[in-house]
Amino acid sequence: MSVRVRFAPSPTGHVHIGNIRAAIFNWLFARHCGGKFLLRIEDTDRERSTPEACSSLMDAIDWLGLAADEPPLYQSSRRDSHLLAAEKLLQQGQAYRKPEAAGNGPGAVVFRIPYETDRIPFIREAGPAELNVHPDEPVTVSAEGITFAQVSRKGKPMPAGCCLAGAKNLKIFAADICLFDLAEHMAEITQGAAFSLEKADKISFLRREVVFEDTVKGLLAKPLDGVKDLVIVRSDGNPVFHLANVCDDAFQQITHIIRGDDHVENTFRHLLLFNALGFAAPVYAHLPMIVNAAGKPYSKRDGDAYVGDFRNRGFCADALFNYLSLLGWSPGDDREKMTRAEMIELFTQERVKSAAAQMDVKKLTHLNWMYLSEMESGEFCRNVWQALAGCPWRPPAEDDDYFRKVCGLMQSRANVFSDAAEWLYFFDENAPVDQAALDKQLARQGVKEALHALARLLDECNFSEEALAAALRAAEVAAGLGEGKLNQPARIAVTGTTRGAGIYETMAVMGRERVMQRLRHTLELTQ
RNA sequence: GCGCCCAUCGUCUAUCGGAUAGGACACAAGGUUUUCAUCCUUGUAAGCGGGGUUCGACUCCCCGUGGGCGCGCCA
Repeated sequence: MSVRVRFAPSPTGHVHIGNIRAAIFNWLFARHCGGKFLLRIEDTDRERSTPEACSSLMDAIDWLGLAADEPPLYQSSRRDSHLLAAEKLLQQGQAYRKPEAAGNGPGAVVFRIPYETDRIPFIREAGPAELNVHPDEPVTVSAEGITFAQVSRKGKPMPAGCCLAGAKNLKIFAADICLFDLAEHMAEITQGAAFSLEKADKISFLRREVVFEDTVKGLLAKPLDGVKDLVIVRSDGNPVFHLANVCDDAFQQITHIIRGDDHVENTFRHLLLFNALGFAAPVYAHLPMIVNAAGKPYSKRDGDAYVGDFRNRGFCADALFNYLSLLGWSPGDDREKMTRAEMIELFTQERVKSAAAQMDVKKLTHLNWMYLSEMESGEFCRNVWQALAGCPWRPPAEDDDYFRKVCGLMQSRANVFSDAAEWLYFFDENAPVDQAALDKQLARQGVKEALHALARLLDECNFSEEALAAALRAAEVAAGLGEGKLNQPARIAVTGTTRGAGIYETMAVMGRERVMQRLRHTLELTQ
């Protein structure tokens, strides 16, 4: 069977890097196996799902090049099918209706964790179990499960309970006298009878557990006495996530579910749902979380954890993709910067780690710098132009020859596209000046004279790099300065900053008019 | 409270019982350079603690500790 995986976000708010990393891993796995990568929009939460969130989600997916192999499936369009599945479970006795508290209207539909598990291969017996219960609270037993109170460390009753299946062969004791034996009352309970036992102090049962092999976390087990029956259709008639999720994974014929490990606990119940619905269960792989610089999980409140933010901050999609792929995964050798083809070839779920990874923006920035410096110059220009959209100033035009030259000169120095905001001096004669640095340079013996001499020499200069260098040398000689001593003063006088590309190249790119204007302006102000 | 999961330099990671625990980012020092960036050298820096198993443990097991997740008619 060919591999089919999916990314199934819910369109509430912006897409989080943790989510998109899950998408990346799914995508890589699908490509690695020659399988299909699908997209499913889980928009069943009508109150929180918005069209804006949907389009921002699509933007992020497009931007990162995570194209799906089939049209996206909107979960809300499958509502009837979900309800049909619930109806089927109801008819088969694998689900029941919870009575509505107010007594009006049909109650929520609840999936019953199956009591008979002989035919369910992923459930195994884990041996007999005993639990002390608090005698002040009754132990109740019905087809909907059992409830009781555990004894806290301080001797207080703590409410607890589980599905009926969690307590196979349940016996309830008071002072070692058996008050109730589930085996004797099974028929009545199936008919709807409920029991309440007072003053019990101990229960015993056969513990069973759900077991599955997670591709990244290994063998995972969960005792059924830690599981409750789960609502699959709300009393308002809407299907719940668990039902919709399982139905749609079956509908889309998903073979592998790769998702965040916050879903591990759901998996035990989803496995049961797949089984009850008659579907083969997919293979599961749970990805470790990505945490923020404080080592805490990213919450919706972390303003810098959205995919769009990284784009706005000037990161390129390939660099972010590459960086995110390295969070919780590595190819096994020392490779870090990889092409997509390499990542696809090397990606296996077995190499995914199971410990949480912390996001390091500095390392991302470094990777981004590498991507930017290797980028085709036209593409670099286009991106810089876009990054400048939010800037108060803009170069004349994206395809402007001068703008392209500036980009070419500065490309290797850019960490992120938005670093271009500091290139203002190329475009605006009134760009800000680092006054302290300027004063410091001009205070040096002979510098002012040299700059005046330079201004005169530049009148005769053809503005090639060689000629500019020669002019600077000549001005130094005329003012009695050592070789190279005029470079920094000239840079500040012309660009207003102490840093940038080589000053000869910079002046050559800027050209006579801009350089002379800026230089004369500086000299006038410092008479 | 109960259940499940996780644990190597500050950070991301390599190591699938066997040599001085390797790489990258960051940081520090030095060199190159026309400032900055680059580039080159070098350096600081790690197996959470305690028990086992073993000739040998970062690696396997147990107990602690710390962290995360889950325990909804949210997804």
